[in-house]
Amino acid sequence: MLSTMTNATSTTGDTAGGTARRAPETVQRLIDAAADAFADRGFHATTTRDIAARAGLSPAGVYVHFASKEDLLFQLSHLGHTAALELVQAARERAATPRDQVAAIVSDFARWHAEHFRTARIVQYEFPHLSPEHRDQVLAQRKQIDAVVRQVLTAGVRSGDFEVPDVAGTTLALLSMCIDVARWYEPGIRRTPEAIGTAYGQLAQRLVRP
Amino acid sequence: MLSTMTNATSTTGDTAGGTARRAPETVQRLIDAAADAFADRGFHATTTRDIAARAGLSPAGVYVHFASKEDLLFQLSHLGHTAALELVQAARERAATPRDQVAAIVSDFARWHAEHFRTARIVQYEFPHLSPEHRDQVLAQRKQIDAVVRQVLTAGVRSGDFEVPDVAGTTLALLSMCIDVARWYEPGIRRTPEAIGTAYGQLAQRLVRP
DNA sequence: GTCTATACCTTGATAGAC
DNA sequence: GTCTATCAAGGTATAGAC
Repeated sequence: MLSTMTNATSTTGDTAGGTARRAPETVQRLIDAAADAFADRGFHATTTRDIAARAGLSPAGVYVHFASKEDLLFQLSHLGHTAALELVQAARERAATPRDQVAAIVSDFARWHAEHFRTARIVQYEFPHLSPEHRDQVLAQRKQIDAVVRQVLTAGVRSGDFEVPDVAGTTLALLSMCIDVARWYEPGIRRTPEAIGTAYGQLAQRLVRP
Repeated sequence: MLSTMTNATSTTGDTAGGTARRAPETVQRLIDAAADAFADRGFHATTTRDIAARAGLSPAGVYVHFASKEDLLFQLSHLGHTAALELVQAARERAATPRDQVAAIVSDFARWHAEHFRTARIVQYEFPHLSPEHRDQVLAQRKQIDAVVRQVLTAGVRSGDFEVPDVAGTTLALLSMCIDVARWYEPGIRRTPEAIGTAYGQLAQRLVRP
């Protein structure tokens, strides 16, 4: 099992200009290899030799496609954050009421952290190892995710559907619950990603009900 | 600011045998230095040279007191897990009813993850980098922490104080909320550790109420 | 675009003087 | 118990042939 990217195929297909482009297979193999390695052992414990070997390349092969090990981490982190952000936005749009929106967002977000726990670990835990410039770029995406949840809670409080003493704090707590799933989840445990999502969505509703 | 160990002084003073022993100052400096470094940059990104320098020693000085870098991590991890376990046990004993116990445990546990966020980061996130033997040893402590929360939830459900659809899952979610504090907390943010504890204790009560 | 070979550096850990 | 000096291994990244 290699790919953990929800939107890994988004770079495949026609661009706006009409030029047919696709992510070369080797690049995809490197991305998958790095995702596995970083998620397994962490950024600093992973060697470029290890990544190259997992991708079936020589140690030098990495640098044809990526400028550095950190560049590889950034691409991974950026793709992962994009997937996570699109996920919560889609969940919000799928539901009509704040009550359903909170359940949908938390459910999908928690499920994603289990289903794509490799990408999620990189997104949540390797983030500090990015270069300052790359970290800033990704931080903007993180703030957008936070904003989606906060807006839904605020809307629910306004409409009277929710009773939330501290919107910012509760936003943080809800995200924390989901994020931490990436830490403890591993394939083969009793709970399926779907069951985790359902359970966490219900917990979220219990947390905000008046 | 160096020490992040709640029970850092527990090795100071008389042992059961009556022999007066104290942790040598140099050992304490090394422990503090390693705690800072590991929490800041992670186990693998930290060099033994860095630890030695922070403790005011030469690179070789570390190995007089610790067998290896991993040994240092283990001592830190073990001390931290002991502190965390004692904390939740004390919180449970301090309160009388399941309702108060849940609030006390979650409040203290969350607060600890903020106040001692360096130790907490090592406890929660560097844990996978221990050797298999050391990991097993610490895993036993982790299970005890989980058991305390689970027992309180079970008691509350029995007594009718709580309504919890899934005790194991809710235990996990409550711990997750607290653990994740160590990831995002940093000194100087608006929320104080105490305020975080209070808020999380209330969230926990909201989560389990019928 | 991939390889082999390698430069150059840092790492964890040890030897042995003091 | 601390130091200086050093080792062997392994790290990221590059050069240049194919």
